[in-house]
Amino acid sequence: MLKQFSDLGIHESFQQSLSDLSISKPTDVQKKAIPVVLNKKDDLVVLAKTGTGKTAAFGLPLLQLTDTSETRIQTLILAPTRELGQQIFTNLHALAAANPEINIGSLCGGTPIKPQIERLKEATHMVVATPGRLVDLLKREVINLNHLKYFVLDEADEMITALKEEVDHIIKSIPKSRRTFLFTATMPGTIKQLIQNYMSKHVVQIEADMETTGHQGIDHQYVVVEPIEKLDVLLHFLNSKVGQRGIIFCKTKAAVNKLAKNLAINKFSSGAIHGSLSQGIRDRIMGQFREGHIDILVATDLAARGIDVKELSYVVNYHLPDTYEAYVHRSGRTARAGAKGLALTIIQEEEVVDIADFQDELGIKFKNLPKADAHSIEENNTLLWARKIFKTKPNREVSEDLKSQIKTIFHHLTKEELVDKILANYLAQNAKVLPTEAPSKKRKKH
DNA sequence: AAAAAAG
Repeated sequence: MLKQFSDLGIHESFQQSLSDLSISKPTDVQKKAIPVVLNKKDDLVVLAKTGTGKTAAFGLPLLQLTDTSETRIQTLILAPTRELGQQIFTNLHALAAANPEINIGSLCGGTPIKPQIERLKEATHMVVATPGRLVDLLKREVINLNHLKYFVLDEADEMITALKEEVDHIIKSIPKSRRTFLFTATMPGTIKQLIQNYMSKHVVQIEADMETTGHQGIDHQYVVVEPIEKLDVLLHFLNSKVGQRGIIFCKTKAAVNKLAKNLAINKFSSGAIHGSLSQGIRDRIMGQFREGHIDILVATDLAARGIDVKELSYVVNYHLPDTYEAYVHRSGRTARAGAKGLALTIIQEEEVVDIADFQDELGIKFKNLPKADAHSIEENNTLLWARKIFKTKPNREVSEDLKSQIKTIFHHLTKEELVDKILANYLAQNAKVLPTEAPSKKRKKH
């Protein structure tokens, strides 16, 4: 007999929200974590793969445990990025739809702090926050966490390393008697020892869906290119994926800007997101991506963790991730909730050893995707050029007189003849200059 | 070295 949410102790009142969100059966992590959260005593460390429903695994039981007669904050959820914080807030809101008396607050940065301060004067049961903004609110003494009962660290490994200072500050402001729940998809060995410092009660450890090595739904591939071909190979790949959606990860903000500009020039349906953009722009781009108005998101590791966007069929690492964990999180943006997805990493020859490391360390098998041949790349570039023409808006500066002269020149041509001529023109302009001597040796040896 | 998180 398959377990239902009701078998885990979740009240019938959540049924409507769950079916509205098309959640029917509990996932492995939900089956294991929900009863522990509901047991009212233990702390919890949960290790579960990307895209397996961690938010609902703590969200549902914590919503159910909420005491609406208590007006002070009882639950705090911390996330490493504003986008993830907002996503968790939105999901909790949807899960709580049938219990409108539960008041949930969002305390993420990048948005005016005054309204948040005003809002905190009302009864609030649960808050989702990013660390920087919460520390700011604590220093201003406008938030009271003295009655906190439940403390969730999502992306716990990242929170207690990269954001350690803020998290430690926050922990000093919440009661020792609270229960602590850590959720993560990655647990580097170095983090394991740190965890004890954050717990205050008996700790239940849960590993969900971890019996198989590697994320089942992801097809891991890599392609080896010369640095100069990188963009062409990416454009070739993207042209084979038109109509599908995905994320392209770059190492730096500057690289994101540059690549996004290039995709825009080539008329791909794309947008960029990184930490130096205003929150307004970040929100707009994420919104457009979530709603399917944009097919391709170019991003830094800002978007690597937790972000859940429907129907992403691929992830591209335009630059290698820095850590094994970053690879897991980036590739985990695809193949969510049981779906399939492709994770393509574009590298140069020297980085093949890094792929071998990823294979060994993560226990996943990469396929070596043969690089598109020069002819096919050239054809692709021609297609991009045609699409660029097709999507170009008419230039209003051109005078009617000039336009009519040009029309006269082309007057007798059929559409097919016109296409032949502009294509021949393009090809002539882009004809390769043949090398006059053999290419020089790749690299000098010292 | 870079990314995130405060403004």
